[in-house]
Formats: sequence, structure tokens, C-alpha cells
Amino acid sequence: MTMVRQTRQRQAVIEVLRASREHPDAAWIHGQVRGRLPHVSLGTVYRTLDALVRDGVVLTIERAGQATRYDYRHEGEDHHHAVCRGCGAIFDVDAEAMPCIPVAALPPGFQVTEVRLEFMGLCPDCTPQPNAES
Amino acid sequence: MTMVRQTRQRQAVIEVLRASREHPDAAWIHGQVRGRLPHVSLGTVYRTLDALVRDGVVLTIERAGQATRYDYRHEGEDHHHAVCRGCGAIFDVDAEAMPCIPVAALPPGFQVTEVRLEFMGLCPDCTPQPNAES
DNA sequence: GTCCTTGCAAATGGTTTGCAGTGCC
DNA sequence: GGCACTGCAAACCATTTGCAAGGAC
Repeated sequence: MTMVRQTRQRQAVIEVLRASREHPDAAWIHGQVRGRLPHVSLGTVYRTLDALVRDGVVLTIERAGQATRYDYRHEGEDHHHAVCRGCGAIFDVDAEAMPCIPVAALPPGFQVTEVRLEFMGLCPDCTPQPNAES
Repeated sequence: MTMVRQTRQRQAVIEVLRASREHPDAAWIHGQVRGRLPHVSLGTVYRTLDALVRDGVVLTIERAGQATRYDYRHEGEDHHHAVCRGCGAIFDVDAEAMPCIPVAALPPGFQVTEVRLEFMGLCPDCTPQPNAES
């Protein structure tokens, strides 16, 4: 049975993740962690993040060709995401105001570990102005 | 104003996409298209797929470090996806049995072009057997 | 004829991996 | 002391891009 060890590196990654609400990517997290532990490698950050995702502690927002963004699941703060295809900005969307009723329609025997509801689109800054220059 | 041209390559990509219900990735589509048009390049397939996604004709299922899967939106067949983290299999989930009620909670001015509901988890084949060998 | 598209191939860049040394339990 | 974890750097591979030639309108 796999034994998970507590290390300085992992604590640092978790702390950085909990402290930020900007859905950071691995490189940014790496930079922050290095502020305290200068020799931590990107590889370790990725390995730690993978473990956190597997444990369900952290959610991901994945986009092809772009860095995965990580989202720490704060207690009792369920939310979904609105992702701008233009600038990549990610907005939180309150889950309570966006109810989703999973009924029995999943493949038999499928074990759900995470439900993702993502709204893809364009944020105000990236929406073409209807009334401006061409 | 941008003018979109009809080309043999684009028609082929669309046809392949419409004919398959297996959520193929770009490489697979490329292989199929080459069956008819041997010189079509992967780059062209990607460019065409990008255009189709922008037009809302095709949906994507994106996973970090793995090929994006493309899903042609067949008429009146709204569905969500269940994605296995083990083998990468993608199952369709009927949208009607999985209602999702978007209320006004999105960022003001955010233009939604696509709503994604994804169930991440493990399919029966990838679920650790509770009663088998260690 | 214009200029959007394509093919090719090289570049990009996020993520993964092998390995030898390190340190948690 | 065993073995999970780490740092480093190289490897991977999906995706993007530059450019000259080709084709749709």
C-alpha cells in the first residue's frame, strides 16, 4: 500500500495554492514556492499537483496548448468556472446559483471523482465592440 | 470581413467528424482524411478544427498532456461527457437526464459560446477491484 | 487577380520521465 | 534502514507557426 510522505516541498505547494484565488498555473506556483525553497524543481511541483488532483483536493481547468490552471477547493465554496477564450481569464461562478442535477444517466459502474461545469466564451474585454471601429 | 472558403480539405475533415462517434483526436482524423486526400497535412487539420470550434459546430474535450478530442454536435443530440482518468475513454451522457439550470450568476457581460459539463472519474475497467488480488 | 488556404518542416512549450542522491517514517 | 521523494536535465509530443506555392471566388 502506497505511503504518502509529508515534505517541505509539498507543504509549500499546498500553502501557495491555498493562498491564491487566481487559478494559477504550475509555472507560477513554482515561482512562488521558490521564494521560500529556492531549489524546488518544476518536476516536483507537477508531481505534487498530480497527487493533489488525485486526492480531490485540487481541481484543474485544462485547455489544449495552454498551461493547466489549478484551483484549491476551499471549504464550502463550491463554484464552477467561466473561461474566456480570448485572454484566458478564469472567473468563478457560484455553484448555488447554478444548480446542476445529476440524475442516473452515467455509464453503469463509472466512479465520478469530480464534476466540472465550465462556461466557455468571451469576457467583456475580449468581446468585439458592436459600435466601435471596424 | 473575413471570407471563409470551401475547400476539399475542410469538407473531408467535417465528413470524417460527422461520421464518427468516438470522439476522435486530431491525429486520428488526419489519418482518416488522408485515406481520401493523401497529402493533407496535420497542420491543416488543426486549422480546420479550430475554425469549427470557433463556429460552435464542434465541441472539444481537453486534457493536459493529452490530445484534444473532438465531438461533432449532431442535431438535437445534446450530451455531456464522462471521462475516465485511467484509460481516457469518453462516454456520452444524455443531457436531458442531466439537467443543468444556468441562472444569472455569470460575470456581467460574459458571452457564453459553449457550456461544458464533464464527469471525471474511473470507468468500470479502471476501477480497482475491491475483492480481487492486492 | 486577390488573398485565403495549404503543405511542409521547424519551432514552441507544457508536461513527463530516468536516475542517482536525499530525507521522511 | 527502506523506500518514497527530490533535483536536474533530457525526452516527449500535441499544437502552433512561417513561408512560398496553390486554389477558391
